Amino acid sequence: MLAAKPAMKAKGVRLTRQRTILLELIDQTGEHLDAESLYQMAKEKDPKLNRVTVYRTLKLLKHGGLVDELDLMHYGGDQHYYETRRKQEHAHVICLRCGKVEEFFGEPLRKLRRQIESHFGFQIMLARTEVGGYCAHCQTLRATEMETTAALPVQVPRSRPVKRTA
Amino acid sequence: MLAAKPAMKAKGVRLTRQRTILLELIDQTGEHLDAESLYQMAKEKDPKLNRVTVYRTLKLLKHGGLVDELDLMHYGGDQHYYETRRKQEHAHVICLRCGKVEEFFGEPLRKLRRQIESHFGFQIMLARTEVGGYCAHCQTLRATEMETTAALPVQVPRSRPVKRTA
DNA sequence: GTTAGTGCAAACCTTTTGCAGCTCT
DNA sequence: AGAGCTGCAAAAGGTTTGCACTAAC
Repeated sequence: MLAAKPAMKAKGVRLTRQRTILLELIDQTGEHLDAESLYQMAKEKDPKLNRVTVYRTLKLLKHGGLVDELDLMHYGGDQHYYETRRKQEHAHVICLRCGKVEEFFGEPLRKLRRQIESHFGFQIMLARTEVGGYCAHCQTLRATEMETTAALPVQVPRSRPVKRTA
Repeated sequence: MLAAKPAMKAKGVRLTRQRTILLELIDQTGEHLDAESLYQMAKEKDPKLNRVTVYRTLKLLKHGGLVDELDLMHYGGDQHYYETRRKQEHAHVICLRCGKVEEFFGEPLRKLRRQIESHFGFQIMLARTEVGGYCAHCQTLRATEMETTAALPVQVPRSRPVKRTA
């Protein structure tokens, strides 16, 4: 991802102190960062760095095709997640019970892309496949939970996690 | 989608006047409705019907697996879109220039699903593939536009469409 | 008669904007 | 020097919540 530096310079984008910090964090941390986490991490390196700068930088990187935006099926809420764009396209597989995210690479994704391009004469710039369900581990746990709650009325889970006081 | 009525009853969900209106609208209108549009349409049938009820109903349908939630690559903003869940999984292909949405059905999607299930022992509940890029028509238009703007500095497009006065 | 669902107002979270001042190049 | 970037404060957009009242079963 530090490849982002030359990429940005080439576009006439200034490499500021703040952007350097953010770029390095994204590079090191890797997967599935949301703006707020990135902001918290960046603040430790530069307490003055503003949340707004994080959003602006992410937008810049997104439009420059250097990071991809995900939402992981809104498992954690309505925020977006970001990851360095890699050569290999992959799907995100997220467990709706434990939140674990797996990545899936494979031929079907490439084939899908090719078919869409030729079928519509479409020029693909970004693509994402997100899959939600239950991982092997949570499937068994859920079976147990179901017994307990089977008789209860429909439950629509709370949207945001209950706010915790410290 | 009117199949939703029995489906909901079976779960002990009450079929209220408001829900009937919303269900029928979703059924008739079909694809890619967002909450606000649905609300506007519903208000015409019942001016008292509240926006909140729309959100609550959509959430219910989503969790009941009767509608799927999309975001169409955030082309139109940060809202979500909804469509009746169909037997055939499909990908959404959206043009980032004109906003046109195409649907793609095909073997690679089914294969992808099967492979993910067997590879991780995962139980898939929902899946979505969204693809952004340029449709055949817009590709040519863009070529022209590019010439004009080639020399200009990097442009990050505005997030929300400029608010139009009437 | 219960219990779930509705409307209303207010809150909430995430993200964006306007603007004045700062800083890369 | 000067365009671009940042921080700050404020707003916006979309969505959710608490609560008292209403309506479906």
